[in-house]
Amino acid sequence: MAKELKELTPREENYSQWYNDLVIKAGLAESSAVRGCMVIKPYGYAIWEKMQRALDDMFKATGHQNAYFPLFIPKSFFSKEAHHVEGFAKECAVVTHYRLKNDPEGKGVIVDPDAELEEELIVRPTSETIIWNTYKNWIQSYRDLPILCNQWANVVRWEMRTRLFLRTAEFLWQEGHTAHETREEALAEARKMIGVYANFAEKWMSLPVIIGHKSDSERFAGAEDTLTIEAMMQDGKALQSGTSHFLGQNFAKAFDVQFTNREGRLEYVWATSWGVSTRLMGALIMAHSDNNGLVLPPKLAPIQVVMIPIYKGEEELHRITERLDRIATELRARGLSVKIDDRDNVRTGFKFAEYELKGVPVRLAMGPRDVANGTIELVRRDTLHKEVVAQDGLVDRVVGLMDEIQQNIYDKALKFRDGMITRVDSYDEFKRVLDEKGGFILAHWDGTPETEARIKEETKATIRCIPVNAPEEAGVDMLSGKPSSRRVIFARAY
RNA sequence: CGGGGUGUAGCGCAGUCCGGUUAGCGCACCUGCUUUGGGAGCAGGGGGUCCCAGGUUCGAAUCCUGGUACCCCGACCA
Repeated sequence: MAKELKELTPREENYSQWYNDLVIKAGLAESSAVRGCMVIKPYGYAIWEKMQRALDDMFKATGHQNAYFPLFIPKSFFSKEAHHVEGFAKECAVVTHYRLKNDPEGKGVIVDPDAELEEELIVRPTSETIIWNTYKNWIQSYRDLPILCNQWANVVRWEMRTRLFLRTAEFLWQEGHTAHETREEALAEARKMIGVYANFAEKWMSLPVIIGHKSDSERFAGAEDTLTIEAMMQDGKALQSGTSHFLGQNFAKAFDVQFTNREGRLEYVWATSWGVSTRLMGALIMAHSDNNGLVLPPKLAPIQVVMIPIYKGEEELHRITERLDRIATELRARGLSVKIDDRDNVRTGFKFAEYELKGVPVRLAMGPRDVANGTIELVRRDTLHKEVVAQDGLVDRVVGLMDEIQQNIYDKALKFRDGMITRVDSYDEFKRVLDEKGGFILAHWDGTPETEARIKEETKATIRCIPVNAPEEAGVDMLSGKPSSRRVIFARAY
């Protein structure tokens, strides 16, 4: 039966398998011939494009411009910032040759040993180095600042183990790289952009996030401060969904980027970088989906309304699609993307299940009964609530539903997330909550990397962030007993 | 790189222990008829270097040797 193919692995039994199944069966992505790499299929890419467009508009609205920098980075650039190279060295793809030739022994092609590059090229795992090498030439004076660039690109990090969207060897992202006159301005930029991400997550993805600082050990390699948005998945694990880094003068010093300031003195430039990736797709899937498949927030759904005619014979199909076309035209005029699915090689029930799997927010079905009664069947994906409504006033109703569903998905995710936040005061309780419930755990931490490492070692939980809005609260570290002034968020994470 | 596992049709698998007809099943695909308001039914059909190389044998998907690819669990990580 077709049913067995589409049926998902039960979410409760094996969340990872369910996730993987869902990504593939909903037609979002699949693994490729290249180990650790992913093919993003048209439906998945359509969602990513919507994300891109929304983010791009936000970047433009905050004064940023798009640019593009090379995929290849000379190896020497990498060694200029000590922490940076240390952070990325273990996962870089390296280009050593520039030519192939026919195998003299006749076994296909081989790398031409005479075509070895004098200096190896690194396939970018992130672009700070190549960009700062470029910015050096752009910046002479404070009048050249700020530089506010973003690039949409692919990057490669040669990870040992990969998972569709969440961690792939190659992934798509945007990376913003800004250069500023003052420390304060750069800090403000880093804060502004994490705010943009949080706003995008909440308003577009219906995904509540916690904004906070990374601990020293989790900070981006080469940054002075890393701001993060942390989201909660339905299996109780956290997902880092975006980061914004205050880079201080580290890269300016590494690439010798100085400018003449307003006082006429030479000074190193202050920097930020920030990025979100196709990992957001994973967040979207794991935050909202249910046992029937994806649940897409209307703002990111490639198809917002699907219409399904239920008919016998050509003549009836014509009568029904004529009405559906009229409604579709009106909906499109109100800015919605509408698909009429009149395929006759699959049955109605199959279509219902398929669009649920794909997460289409609203489904409208019209059959002969509806034609006779002037009604239509309306089903919303988030609640699966089904009702037969009058065709009059339908368009307003559906348009209104878009906002309603967007909000409802957010409310549901927020309620779940808040229910997954637990305050604990002892290490035993910490371990118990971690094993039995998961989620975010608010606990006191003495601020030392030693305690953090020990907790990670013993429980696999890491400090997701020190929330920016964490209230001052006197307490003691649950492990060391040393004093702490605020709670931080621990979780097991993807 | 350590520890497990698997390579048989597009996908998912059985057959391998104990060698023996023309290698089988489900889904998908093609044709026809009947169906069509929640994942259609029946009938017929097409599709295979059984991961690769060598060996043992009258005979190998099955046994032996070597290789290789992928998956899962760890270490690493957005």
